[in-house]
Amino acid sequence: MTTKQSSPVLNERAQHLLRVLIERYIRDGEPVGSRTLARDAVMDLSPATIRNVMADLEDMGFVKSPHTSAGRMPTVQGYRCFVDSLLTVQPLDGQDVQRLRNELNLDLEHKDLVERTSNLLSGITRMAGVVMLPRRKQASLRRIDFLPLSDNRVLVIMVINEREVQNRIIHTDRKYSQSELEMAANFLNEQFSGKDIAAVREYIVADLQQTHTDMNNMMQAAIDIAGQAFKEDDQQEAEDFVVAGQANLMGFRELCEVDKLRHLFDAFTQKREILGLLDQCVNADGVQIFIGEESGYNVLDDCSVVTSPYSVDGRVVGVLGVIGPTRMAYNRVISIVDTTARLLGAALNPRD
Amino acid sequence: MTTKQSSPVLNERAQHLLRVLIERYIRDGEPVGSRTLARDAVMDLSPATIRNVMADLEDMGFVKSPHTSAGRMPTVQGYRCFVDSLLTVQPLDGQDVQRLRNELNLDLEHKDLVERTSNLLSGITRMAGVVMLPRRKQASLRRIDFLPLSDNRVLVIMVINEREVQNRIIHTDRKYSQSELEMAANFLNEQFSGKDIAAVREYIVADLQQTHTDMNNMMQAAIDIAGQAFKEDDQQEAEDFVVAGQANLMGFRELCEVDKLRHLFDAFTQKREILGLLDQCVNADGVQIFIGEESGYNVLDDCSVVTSPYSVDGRVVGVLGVIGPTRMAYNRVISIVDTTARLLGAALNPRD
DNA sequence: CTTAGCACTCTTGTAAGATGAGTGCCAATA
DNA sequence: TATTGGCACTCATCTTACAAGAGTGCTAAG
Repeated sequence: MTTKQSSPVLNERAQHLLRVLIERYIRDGEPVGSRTLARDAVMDLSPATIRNVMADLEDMGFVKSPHTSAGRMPTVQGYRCFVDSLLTVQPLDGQDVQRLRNELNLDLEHKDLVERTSNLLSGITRMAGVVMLPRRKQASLRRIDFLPLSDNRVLVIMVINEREVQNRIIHTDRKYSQSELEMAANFLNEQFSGKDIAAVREYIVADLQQTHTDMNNMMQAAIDIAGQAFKEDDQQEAEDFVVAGQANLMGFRELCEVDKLRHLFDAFTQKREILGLLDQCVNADGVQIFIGEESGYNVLDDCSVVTSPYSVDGRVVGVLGVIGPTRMAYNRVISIVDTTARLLGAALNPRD
Repeated sequence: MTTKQSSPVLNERAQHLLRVLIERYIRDGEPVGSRTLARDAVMDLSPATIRNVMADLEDMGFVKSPHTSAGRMPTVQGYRCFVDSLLTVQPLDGQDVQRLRNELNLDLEHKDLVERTSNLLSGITRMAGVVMLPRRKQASLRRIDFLPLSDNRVLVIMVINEREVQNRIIHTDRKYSQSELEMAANFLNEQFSGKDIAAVREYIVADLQQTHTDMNNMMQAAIDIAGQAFKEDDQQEAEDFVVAGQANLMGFRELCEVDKLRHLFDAFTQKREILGLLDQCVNADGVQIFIGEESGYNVLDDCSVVTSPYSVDGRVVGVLGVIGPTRMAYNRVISIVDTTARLLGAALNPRD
């Protein structure tokens, strides 16, 4: 028995070799053999020596071969080590930063901004981009308006938190005239403008339950309608997140089996699993990386996911990220995700 | 030489065989041989006879074999003939109709309705659904509102044609107060409510160009802001159409080559070609079918597209359809597309 | 006009070698 | 003791060969 420690501690040389191996594997996606590695790592070692090191790395679980006489490729643990300590994050290409800046600096509604961000992520990385819709924990009512339609229906328009407009059609139990609705809106605006939506809803629900004898007709009408308008406001929360560039994933050898792809794409449409993963990242500090099975979702077994929360006013409101093959250029992707998260946060900032 | 006519006129028997062949091919997607066909067509003919007929059909271009000793499969021309004259359209399954009715009968904004329709199409057919956004040729302004934001920015909310809400942020050259904006909105609403948007825009542009000395301040402000608000209103037209269920296409053997799929998916994201095709269908009378290369777009070479325009108030406002492999169950799909088009039209109807 | 029969073609599947890349291990070396 | 060259071995991949099966085309007979 040698003095080699059984705990996976790598000496300098092994680390360097692991790093070169992974970089090479990321580049061309084929198991790399000892001869190639000897050439790539400029350490002036013979293939045989490399082979010895590789045997050790394999023992420790950092690399594996698909079969006895192929080169080595990184395991999940190998990638993990690489990402955690071997990686030198590449600063973002100036051109890309510019592009991000430009495209995220437009005045757009949240939904549009999110869509654009997702597109940018996928465009720059050539993989799939995902962006959670910003959840607005603190949503203050800026203004509410009513418009009568036919058949006792009313169009409700609510402006929330500046810039975010939400509208829905509600059914009322009787017909309201234009002026009646206007007065109701005025009342609500005076009463609740600037207030938190949750608080408003609470107040209204409470009011609906008591017999409000102490109100005049107008106020009563306003509350009645508002009761409808604020009911299960979380409908839109179902929209959850936006994917872009899924098709890019078809370009990768390792994901090419139609069956895998199909499952992956199904996951994108069903959204449940992806959303679960994103939710986990809300509380992370910065960029977070899930490699292969680490995500815990089978569909993503051959994928890695790089995410980052983004925040408005120092408060995390969502998560964005990139999904691609395990063999992705982490050094680039990390900074792309990071920067994008910052810029999206800034773009969402109310500014007033 | 026989008396066989050279123009592709099929006798009853040939027609029947072609039909059975295609139905069979649609069912299991494999070239069908003479033996199978003899069994399937209940005409009590020997395989040898069938072979003779097949030879004729092949001469006339209705069927082909992938190689000498495989069965026959339909050509584009074969499908065309099938669709045009051999097909018995299957009335829509009652359950499906119910589902369509239910899901399209909700009060939703146009965009949401279109998305839902696309999902329904893909869900019921298990192929890809596409729905063009309804173009509102005749769009009358129902109401306009302004909300001040910071930095000389103003949130504009326009309600168009009942139920359709559009909002955007504009930059103004000076700061407007809340009350100023309210007055401007009032003015515009009084002046233009119910008018056609194109007309409104025209009026405003004309007004902006003359020095409007004859206006008071308030009216002038209103026109200035409105000039911004109505500028290039067609921005949203870029949204063009909504696809759903693309992933379904991966399930079909004939589209399984990753390369084909990739191109197809790219077409869905770039949208240009698909949109071109849909545009062609706007003027069609009812359901229209493009088989394989007939569409004229290479990406769709192995696909068929079944479309139908949908209309509101007897006026065509958009097109919807289904994209799937050439080998699709036309008899089902046709009625699905047809019914969906009608129901979507009805759902979009303003009703007031 | 229809049919049976037969030769022919072409795909699919399997097995057997040949090739080449790469490893593991051992003995020699610095 | 760490490194290296050498050699046998393994395994995937490619090619070739062969057999089986499905289906056709053609011809001659009913």
